[in-house]
Amino acid sequence: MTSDTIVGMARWQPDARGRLEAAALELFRERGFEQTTVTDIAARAGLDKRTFYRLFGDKREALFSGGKLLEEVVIKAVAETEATPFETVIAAFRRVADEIFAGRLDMVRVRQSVIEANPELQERELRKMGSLAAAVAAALRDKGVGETTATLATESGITVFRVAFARWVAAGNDASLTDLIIEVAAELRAVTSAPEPHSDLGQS
Amino acid sequence: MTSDTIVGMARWQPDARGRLEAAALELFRERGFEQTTVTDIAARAGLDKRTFYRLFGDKREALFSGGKLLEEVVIKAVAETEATPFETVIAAFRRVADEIFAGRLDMVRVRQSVIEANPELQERELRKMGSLAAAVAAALRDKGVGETTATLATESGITVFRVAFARWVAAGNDASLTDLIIEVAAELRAVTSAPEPHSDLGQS
DNA sequence: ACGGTGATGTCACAAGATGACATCGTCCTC
DNA sequence: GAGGACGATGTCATCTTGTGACATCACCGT
Repeated sequence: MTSDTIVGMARWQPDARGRLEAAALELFRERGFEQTTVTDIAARAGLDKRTFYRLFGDKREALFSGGKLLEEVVIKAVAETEATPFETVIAAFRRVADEIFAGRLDMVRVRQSVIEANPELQERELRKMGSLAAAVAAALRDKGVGETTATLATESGITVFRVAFARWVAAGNDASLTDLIIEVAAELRAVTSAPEPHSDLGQS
Repeated sequence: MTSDTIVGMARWQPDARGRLEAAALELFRERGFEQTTVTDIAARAGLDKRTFYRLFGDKREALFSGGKLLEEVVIKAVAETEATPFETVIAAFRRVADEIFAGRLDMVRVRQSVIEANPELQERELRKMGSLAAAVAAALRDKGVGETTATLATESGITVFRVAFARWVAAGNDASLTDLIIEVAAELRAVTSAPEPHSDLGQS
């Protein structure tokens, strides 16, 4: 411990990773994803193209670094919660809402607008969701939940989260993400409940 | 209409598109997706790389051309079915099962094994599912179903289809896809039904 | 100082993807 | 049935993505 910095991290440029992420987000917003070259991103961050590829798998990945943390939080929450499989997943996502997204609406909106403008980025987002789903389902199985039930509870829970998230991000909304998740979960239960003759309970 | 052929299609080589798809599937199976170059595919089909790109958006797309037909069938089925939103979606996918997938288990298995071996292809599959979901939800809204309900019914329906499909493709299974969809739908209802006995709904 | 270590820069290159332009069958018209 | 329009295809050039190989350079402990 000679004195100052924690070894093993940034050396020349402080927080190369963070700078690249910031540069990427900026450029994607300014010119769009396709019009931004990896070399551009690296240049704005004062680094080389090659360094970018050492830190990120590909160009899109610069926007999806938070996914790892999110997955960790969800998995932990699933492991610690005692309830119905579906309820467990919902509870886990509520924890994510509180611990990760609370108070970051503005940042989330910017990110989301960039993603929505590019099919390639949407594709990557879907993939992240997919791997998240796999991880959650695995966590449920570790608790003794059956294969199919684990998958169905997970997918349903993610659907709820997705819809609640979209509603949260939408303009003119002051409800918290946590509360929205509860609301949407209730709606999902209504939608999938018993076949019903044909009463057509007018949704709108 | 001078006489024989339907104009506007293949000229030099008959059914260039189909030949490229076949060549792509073959090569992906033989050497894998990454190890196959677009030039290889075109060569095996007796065409040029540039022609491939005129017919398909990118390399992956050669495997996902059936998606369009599938979407059409689902949309039509949704429009023609009278039932609960969720039931409607389930019915629509059952029709897809009968009209498109019935009797093609072997082909589906080959395709699926190729996709499962490659993250990039999985990504594309997810995207196809996403656009399918959007189309189904839109079809539901056209029938007067509310925004949220439409989305939840659609996503739930797709989840059911996905699980049933996976079960169908899995080895050692002789049940029809249609029947599997019904089974899984029932399981989903069970999983998402009421919060259960000992009230632990205190999370807020 | 000195060498080791790890992060970064430089160079080279295969493959993906696309625009511009040349070709060449096929069909239409006279 | 010759000639031109048209559309599908081939050719060429170019940019970008992504990666391997190797040189550098700062920082570390000794």
